[in-house]
Amino acid sequence: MNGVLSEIDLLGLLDSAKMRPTRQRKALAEILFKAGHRHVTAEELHREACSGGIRMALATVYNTLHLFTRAGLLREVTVDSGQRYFDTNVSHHHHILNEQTGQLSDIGEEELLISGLPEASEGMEISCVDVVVRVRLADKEKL
Amino acid sequence: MNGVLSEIDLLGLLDSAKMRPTRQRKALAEILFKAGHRHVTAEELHREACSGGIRMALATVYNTLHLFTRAGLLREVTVDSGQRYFDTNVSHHHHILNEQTGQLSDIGEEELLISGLPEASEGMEISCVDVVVRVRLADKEKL
DNA sequence: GTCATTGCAAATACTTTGCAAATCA
DNA sequence: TGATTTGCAAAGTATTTGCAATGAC
Repeated sequence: MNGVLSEIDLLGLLDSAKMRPTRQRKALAEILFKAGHRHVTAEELHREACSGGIRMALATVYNTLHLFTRAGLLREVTVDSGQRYFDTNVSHHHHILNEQTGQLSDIGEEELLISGLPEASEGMEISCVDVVVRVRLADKEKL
Repeated sequence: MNGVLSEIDLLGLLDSAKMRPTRQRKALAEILFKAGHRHVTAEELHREACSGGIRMALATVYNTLHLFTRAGLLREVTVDSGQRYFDTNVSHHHHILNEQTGQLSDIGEEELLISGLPEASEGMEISCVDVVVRVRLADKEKL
């Protein structure tokens, strides 16, 4: 299930980002971009790589995530003051966060309409508008 | 400028939160609640306290911020994966973040209208919807 | 062979915990 | 005085940096 084509895709991806195709980068790119869109923390990604038998320092995962982000292959999502999340969906969109599990999912930008946004003040511009919908298990026992 | 009344206010505030009025707490409460609404990080608050001549460990600032938050006197705002911000405005509202300076300001909840929010999935409920408008200095040199 | 680039140990930044000391009834 | 609570040193997480080793050309 990872034939020649996928290998080429990954190489193309790294090449387009002007990054040398090291063993570690190929492994991380494969985990990140092989399936559909994903949201990961460095820790999760590192664990997955290790499970897959790829030995790598956690710092390398961080460095690679930042490089991918700078290259436009990932986008950082701010939903938690304790941990950085990276999203393989780099188009602008919003998020739903499960407060209990930390699980993130996407809301397409076009689904939400936000009106009443203030003008950016003199000399400033809006760089983006992020919406986070926090959800949790409903109180079962509501009388 | 900090007469008897303000002292009483602070004591009342701490008392209503069921917290003993220690020297450190009074000092922090004074910094936080004396003027209008504020957004602070633990680090900033600690620096201010020190400047004001109140010696205190940074950990005490964190503990106090959490106690105030649990008591409903503060609200935590998530806009940065690296640092926790606390807001003395505890009503529900949104934020503008200056990406360059880290400065936060408020947008009243009633100013924004958000339509198209998804239903919470089965058994889940929406706990809150947070909007962050990120702004930065406009590119001067746009041709 | 050269030299930009990588990968990771060590350092840093931020936050929380555990417990001795202080405080109140 | 004894139970409770406090304040902070030390520990714990999350992330970044600096540089020896590597690998592309």
